[in-house]
Amino acid sequence: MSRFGRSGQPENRESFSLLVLNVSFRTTADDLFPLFDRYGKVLDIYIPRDHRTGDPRGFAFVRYNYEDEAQDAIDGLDGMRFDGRALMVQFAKYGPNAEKIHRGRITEENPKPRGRCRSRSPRQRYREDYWDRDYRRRSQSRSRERYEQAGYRDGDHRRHRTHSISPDYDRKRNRHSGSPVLKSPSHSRSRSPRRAPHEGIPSKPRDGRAACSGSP
DNA sequence: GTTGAGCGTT
Repeated sequence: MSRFGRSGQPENRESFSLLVLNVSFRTTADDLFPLFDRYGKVLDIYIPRDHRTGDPRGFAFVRYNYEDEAQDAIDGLDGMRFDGRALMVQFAKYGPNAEKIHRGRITEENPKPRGRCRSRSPRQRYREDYWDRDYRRRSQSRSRERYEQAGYRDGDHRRHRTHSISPDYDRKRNRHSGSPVLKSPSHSRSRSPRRAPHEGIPSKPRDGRAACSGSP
């Protein structure tokens, strides 16, 4: 119990790390410092970032010198709204399970995944939405007719659209027709009204989610 | 442009 919340180097340092979740993506360590510094002396604040994009992952680590300060910070900052989001402050843990920390060493008895998907890419939902809308749209052959009427023909339709058709055009159509206008999604819609169940359309997000679970 | 369960580096 006493070891709970210990830092990664309990033998050398008796510092306590706090894990701050629900941190805004724009929040930086400098912004969190004054908040946590009020409850105690903050040794250091670290915010993991993505190695690829460099964007913050949405959580931060705050190190205190004493557990009392850390606990106080949790009691005071946990649930507090910061940048429009409620901060979740709790003791940080090293490795898959801090409880398995043995004399500063982490013993892994359960190498199996945590059952969570490490990829924080809800952006796929956008694509999913696109698919959904596109799929439904393609179900209706009317869309194809509109393409021909608008002058969509060969693969040049994109260039054509960029030069000839202006957003105002779509807007007008949208307002007139009342149906959502066809913007320009990443995947160029083929002239074939039928969807191609092969390449071009990856498996449904369902599979992706199942893969995330790892265990059926 | 966006996103949101979670656990980390110099």
